[in-house]
Amino acid sequence: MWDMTEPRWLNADERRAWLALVSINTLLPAALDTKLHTAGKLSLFDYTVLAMLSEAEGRFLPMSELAARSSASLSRLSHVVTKLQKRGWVERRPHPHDARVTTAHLTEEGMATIVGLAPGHVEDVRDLFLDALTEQDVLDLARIGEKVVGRLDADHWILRES
Amino acid sequence: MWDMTEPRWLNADERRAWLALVSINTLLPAALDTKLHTAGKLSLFDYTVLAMLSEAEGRFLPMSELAARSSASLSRLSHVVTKLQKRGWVERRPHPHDARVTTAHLTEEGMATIVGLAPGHVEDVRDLFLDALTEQDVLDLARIGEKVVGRLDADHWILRES
DNA sequence: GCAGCGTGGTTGATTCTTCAACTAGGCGTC
DNA sequence: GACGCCTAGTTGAAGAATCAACCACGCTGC
Repeated sequence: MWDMTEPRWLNADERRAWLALVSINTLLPAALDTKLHTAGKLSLFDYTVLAMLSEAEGRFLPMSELAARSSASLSRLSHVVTKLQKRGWVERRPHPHDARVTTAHLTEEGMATIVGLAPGHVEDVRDLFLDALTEQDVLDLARIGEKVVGRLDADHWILRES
Repeated sequence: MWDMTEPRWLNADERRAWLALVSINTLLPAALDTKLHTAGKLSLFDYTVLAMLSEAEGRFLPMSELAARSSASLSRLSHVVTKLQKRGWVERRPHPHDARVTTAHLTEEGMATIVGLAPGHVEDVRDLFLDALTEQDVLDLARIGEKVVGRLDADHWILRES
């Protein structure tokens, strides 16, 4: 026997929050994607992958770790790394101590690409998103956002103790 | 001459808010997509389209209006409506007074589908998202979310006076 | 030392999305 | 009433995401 009671439909505020989130979800990446695509022929996800590598110690990461930091499946990442590799921005190398592991390394050109793109991208993020918010909003959003991420993935890397 | 000054990089809280939003953005739709796909072989976007039609007066909407309410391009919507049409959930009809307009109508089967899916979907939304939040969080998120949507698209339908 | 299981990663097919090009009808102006 | 422009929508091709199948390696227990 399953629960036959009437489902708890969303109340007005829950609906507002939900609809806003879904809308942001489609509008924001789309806007940043087109910005990045005109600036450098890459997607927001491509950019994120390069950014995560550029911030990593030694500018390389195992594929799994890179997947975690870009919230992507290993499969998706593997396809994208292949593409970035063809453009000369990333290299794959075998891990010295564990033959199962592949590490993705940011090349010099890859670094140059992201260094060139970063200022414009940060401006876009401010322009499309952060500039709409007060300091308190940013704080609230960080708090709420991390709660939601924690519910979706309790071990998510952004929640790791720093 | 363009602005040569150092870009304003994100501070710690801005970065937290931004990273959380990007993560939610990839994790939440993915989770709901797989839930909906196992429940009824449709994506979150398919569901949204059916839901918007089911809530519309007369259960039909012009393609452009439906596109606006699902935050999609007309092109994307057109492809999806073709797919939903093949499954018998939606019908296309010419608009009686403006021959340019096509209206998408929810069929009886389409209505039955969404009525069957809705309770589970609402449960999932609560489970994956709303249950992580307090009432105050929901209120804050609605406020902040609508600000962001307004910045991305000042005329967005969710901001229309009701 | 090898059988079995879990982990890390890749691949190819299918599905989805986007983009650019195009059809076609409405509206304004002269 | 015909020219140009705008709005509404469709289409096909190209690029991207997902899914399931798969390979290879490491670890554990025997």
